[in-house]
Amino acid sequence: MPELPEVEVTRLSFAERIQGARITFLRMGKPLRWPLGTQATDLAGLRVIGVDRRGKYLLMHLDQGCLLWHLGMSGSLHFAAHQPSPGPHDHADLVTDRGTLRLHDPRRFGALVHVPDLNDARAVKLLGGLGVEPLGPDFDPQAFHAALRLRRAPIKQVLLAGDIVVGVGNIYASEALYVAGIRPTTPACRISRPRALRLRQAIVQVLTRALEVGGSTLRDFSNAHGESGYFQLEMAVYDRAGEPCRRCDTLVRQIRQGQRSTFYCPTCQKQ
DNA sequence: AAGCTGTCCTGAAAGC
DNA sequence: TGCTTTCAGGACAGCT
Repeated sequence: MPELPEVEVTRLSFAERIQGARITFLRMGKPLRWPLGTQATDLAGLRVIGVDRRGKYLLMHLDQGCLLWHLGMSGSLHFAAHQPSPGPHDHADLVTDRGTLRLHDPRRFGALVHVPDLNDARAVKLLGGLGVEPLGPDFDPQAFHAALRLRRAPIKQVLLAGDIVVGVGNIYASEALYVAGIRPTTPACRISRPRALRLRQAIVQVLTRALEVGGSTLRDFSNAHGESGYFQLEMAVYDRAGEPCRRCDTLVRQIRQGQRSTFYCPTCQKQ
């Protein structure tokens, strides 16, 4: 499940190699979450300026417009000089003079969208409501606490919503709340300032660590070289229901919040 | 405005 | 053994 670390690991694994490449053509497979928004043939001849990331989106700047890549929950990108013929879940091949970037996405929650620029209505709809980058300079502790105070929903769901801080998905939300010692059901507005600061620090710590070890490979995530991540080996609570907490041996509990699984330690995490 | 729920998709695992 | 059901989740649309 690609969250911020997995998307960033993916970006780092091919961004430099594709920078400056000229697009030969784009082949699209089955429909993804949203239509491309442009004729695929219109991309031929364009040049890749660079690849940035915003939340869980990769922004591939071209000399005309921008390609937005999203990995959904089962997507991965692979970049190679030559790709084998596409399988049933290979839904996009961006063929360039430096190699082919392939989007593999069995569940097709992912997307590839071309916009003329980032002020385009479609780009604004996708990116405009995103919160701050947790690993950037704008993840301010006081502002984070102030934003949480306006929300009555459980903290776990507020983190997932992505409009305060981006990139924290289901795995890292549970993990960060564990590190911060906060119960996922706690209303965001009831988190004191010191605890909000601890949570901010926990989010940074967990995402940074996940990034260092190449992200989490739960089912089949891998970077553009095809390499797995290893954060799943360090997870404290996610997917560990019924197993002992690594700190206190209390059994990890699993609950449902907004049709999503949440994991926490009832002893280490206080309301 | 904030916060619910439904929806999309397919493979793996569980249930019968 | 083989079928059917359930579950996993990112993020939008549409509603209250």
